[in-house]
Amino acid sequence: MKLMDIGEVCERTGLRPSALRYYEDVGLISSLCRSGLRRQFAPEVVTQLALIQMGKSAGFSLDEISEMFGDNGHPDLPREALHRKADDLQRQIAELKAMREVIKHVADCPAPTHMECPTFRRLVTLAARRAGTSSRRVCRNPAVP
Amino acid sequence: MKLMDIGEVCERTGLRPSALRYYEDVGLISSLCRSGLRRQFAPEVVTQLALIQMGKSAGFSLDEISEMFGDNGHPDLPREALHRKADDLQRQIAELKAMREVIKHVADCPAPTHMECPTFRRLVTLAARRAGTSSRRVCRNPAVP
DNA sequence: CTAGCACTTCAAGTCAACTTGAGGTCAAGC
DNA sequence: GCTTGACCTCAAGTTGACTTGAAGTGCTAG
Repeated sequence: MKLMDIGEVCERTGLRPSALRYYEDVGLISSLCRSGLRRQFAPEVVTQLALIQMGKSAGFSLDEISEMFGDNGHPDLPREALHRKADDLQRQIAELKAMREVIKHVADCPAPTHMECPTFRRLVTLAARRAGTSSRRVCRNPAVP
Repeated sequence: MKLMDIGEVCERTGLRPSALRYYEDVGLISSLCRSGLRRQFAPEVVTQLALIQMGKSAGFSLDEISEMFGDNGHPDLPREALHRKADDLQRQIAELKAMREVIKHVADCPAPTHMECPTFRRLVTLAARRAGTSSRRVCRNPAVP
């Protein structure tokens, strides 16, 4: 496999050209060279972008992602900090599981208002107790125009 | 327990007054009445806010949250849609687990650049395959000034 | 009576992560 | 030579979820 135009990278990753240019701007990825004006990307940029997309979906900012995986796969961060990130993720996984239970309950519980249902209140209060520690936010459902 | 000033709700939830006013503006919560100018909140608003914070940390937008839990704990959404949300969450949980594995690997793998490490590449490609079905996008972390 | 404090409104500002738009470049094909 | 299409740059706009700031209100305590 050889160098790729931006358009081909877009096809392989589902990202828009503007996003790739933006990522290059902020130093998350880089193009190897230009052919005329056109950026030429190495094939491994596709893997890097997969990683970036994973990181985003886990709620990391682009800054955090570049700290963790650098431009060439070197983390800027010491082991310890990375382990902390992994622990954060673990907590977040627990929160999401709790949220999933709440949603399932809401879907099936026949109580007139959930605030009156003791199961509901228990789920929420338990989860709230756990959630107090972490404040990560994950965004979902992109605006795909 | 009786009605609460906005300040007390803030203390109990860790949110700022401006956030609560904003939530009221967009219809996520409501105050029962005013005492003079001051909003008076019912105690159950604290539970509602816990739920909202969970929803946010799971990556739902305020709009989605109000669809799911309404202002009075009635979902606007049919059962089926709620189950779909729960399934989405399940997928997202899987992605977060994959991300956690990648981060742990990055923390411990001694390879000079991760792009050359086969374990790393396997983890990312596997995860990317799974993530292909759901398309998410970044949100920033909360503004905590 | 006045000071202080916790609240109020409303408009404008902020932030990350892009997107959009206007105007330009370049190689290929007719 | 001219058009087409894919790319380029750069500045400005968009979105969601708030925050900030200025100017005002209303109860309580001294």
